[in-house]
Amino acid sequence: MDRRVLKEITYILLQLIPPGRVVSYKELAEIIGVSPRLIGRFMAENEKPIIIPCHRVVGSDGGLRGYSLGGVGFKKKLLLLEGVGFKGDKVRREYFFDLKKLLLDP
DNA sequence: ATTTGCTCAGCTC
DNA sequence: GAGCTGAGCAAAT
Repeated sequence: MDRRVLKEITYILLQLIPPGRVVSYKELAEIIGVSPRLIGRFMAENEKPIIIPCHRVVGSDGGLRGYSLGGVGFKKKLLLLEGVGFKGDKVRREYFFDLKKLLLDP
């Protein structure tokens, strides 16, 4: 599979995440069939920051891993603004969006 | 809650 | 081709 295509697919899947919800790098990785680290790459390389809701992707433990513009501080701000609930520096479990289930359920 | 070890694409030399 | 670096993860402590 072409790397550029995988990137496109990743960005399209991001559009499906509702505001106020988040997804883990791992889940995206499993859906697309790549390693979680590659998802991180795609986010870091994103061409249209903000337009692509890359701030809705967090670690599997709910911790923010990074953000190109303004670092995790700004990322957390954005998520709070969207209504995502935090427990310390981690996103609460109940705010995780089960993207895999959405794609498999009819 | 923290630390440790493993992994893997991408970049550098 | 070898070695280092991270927008990761999971297991052990």
